[in-house]
Amino acid sequence: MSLPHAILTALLEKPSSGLELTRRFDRSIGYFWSATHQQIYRELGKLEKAGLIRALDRDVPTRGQKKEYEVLPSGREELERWVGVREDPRDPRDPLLLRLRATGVVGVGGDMVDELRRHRALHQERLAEYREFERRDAARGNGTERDRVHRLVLQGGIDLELFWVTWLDRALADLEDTG
Amino acid sequence: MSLPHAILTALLEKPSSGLELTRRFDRSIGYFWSATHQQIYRELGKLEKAGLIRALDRDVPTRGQKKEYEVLPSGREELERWVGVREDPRDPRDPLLLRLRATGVVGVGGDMVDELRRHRALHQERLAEYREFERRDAARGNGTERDRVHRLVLQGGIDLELFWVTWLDRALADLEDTG
DNA sequence: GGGTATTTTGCAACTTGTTGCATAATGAAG
DNA sequence: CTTCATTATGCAACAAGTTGCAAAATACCC
Repeated sequence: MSLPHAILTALLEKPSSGLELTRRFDRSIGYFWSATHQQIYRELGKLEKAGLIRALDRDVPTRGQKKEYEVLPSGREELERWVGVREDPRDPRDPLLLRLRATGVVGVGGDMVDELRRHRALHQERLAEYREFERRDAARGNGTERDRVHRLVLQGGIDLELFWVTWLDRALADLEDTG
Repeated sequence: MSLPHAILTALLEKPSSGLELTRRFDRSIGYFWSATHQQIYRELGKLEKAGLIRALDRDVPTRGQKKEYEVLPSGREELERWVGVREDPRDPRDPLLLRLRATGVVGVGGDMVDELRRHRALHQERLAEYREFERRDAARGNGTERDRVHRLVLQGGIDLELFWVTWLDRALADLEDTG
């Protein structure tokens, strides 16, 4: 039940159409919680029907027409309720760890070492990207609570990528040693 | 498409019934990829129909009767194929990061600080649990490739929990400072 | 102004994951 | 020998996420 709330957050930050939301997801919230445009349109429909958001420019019910949404008071209340909810952390659900574990029974091919190297490179790239965001954020203001929270979340992303790079280095050193 | 392969891995390590698998998931693979018993039974059915596993003790088609499964050669081949697949890392999909971000628009209540503290405690517990596994593994053998790979995966779990504890400390320090 | 590409919204079908409940065997208690 | 908890398997309905495609508006090109 996180996607609708991610959308409410994004719409509160700035009212948008479905496609705009999709694009914004691709370069911010989506780093932590990705969503396809179909998911987003479906959720927008549900949120509108539930009276949590509404379309500006009413009377544009047709396809192909841009439709901007804004959050209604009840939507904001729902978001406030949601941030107060207690929810335990979930499993990481990362297929790479599973695949590595599977090599315990079918053997570590050179393929897996290549794959770990490839992942290392991807995480390194993502890390560089985050650091670029960080650099830009530092230049801009940092007074508001919103800025501070964004910086914390970004820091989380950075630390997470650092975890991956470090662990993958360890794993590669181990596997290349005797594998 | 990871659950069936997680099941194949577990069954190769040791043939089991559905319920045994569920229990084994709860205390090993499930830390990284959890699954309910219903998911597992459904997948076992599919895997059997696809000819990748088979039930020992044939002729026990009734409910309430224990049914043990083992992996067939084609199942092993499928698992070998899968470990060789290239698959990019996915987003972390952690609701806590989203909820924290949402506080950027609806405000950080003391509730969120409590929630971060609670998560910190949970990750700390999980970390202690992993370290206990590590201690036990170190005592046992460590020669086989399987042991080494298991140790790497466990190390990943430990490092991941360390990331959380460290990041949560940072976030708490920041929020308690001025929040 | 007719064709072609782009933007924007959306449907339908499928897979994966969750929740609640039903059913059968088994063993222990009284 | 019946009742009750436990073990074990499973169905059904739903929610969330994915994939492929369709269709309406708009803009641009010749």
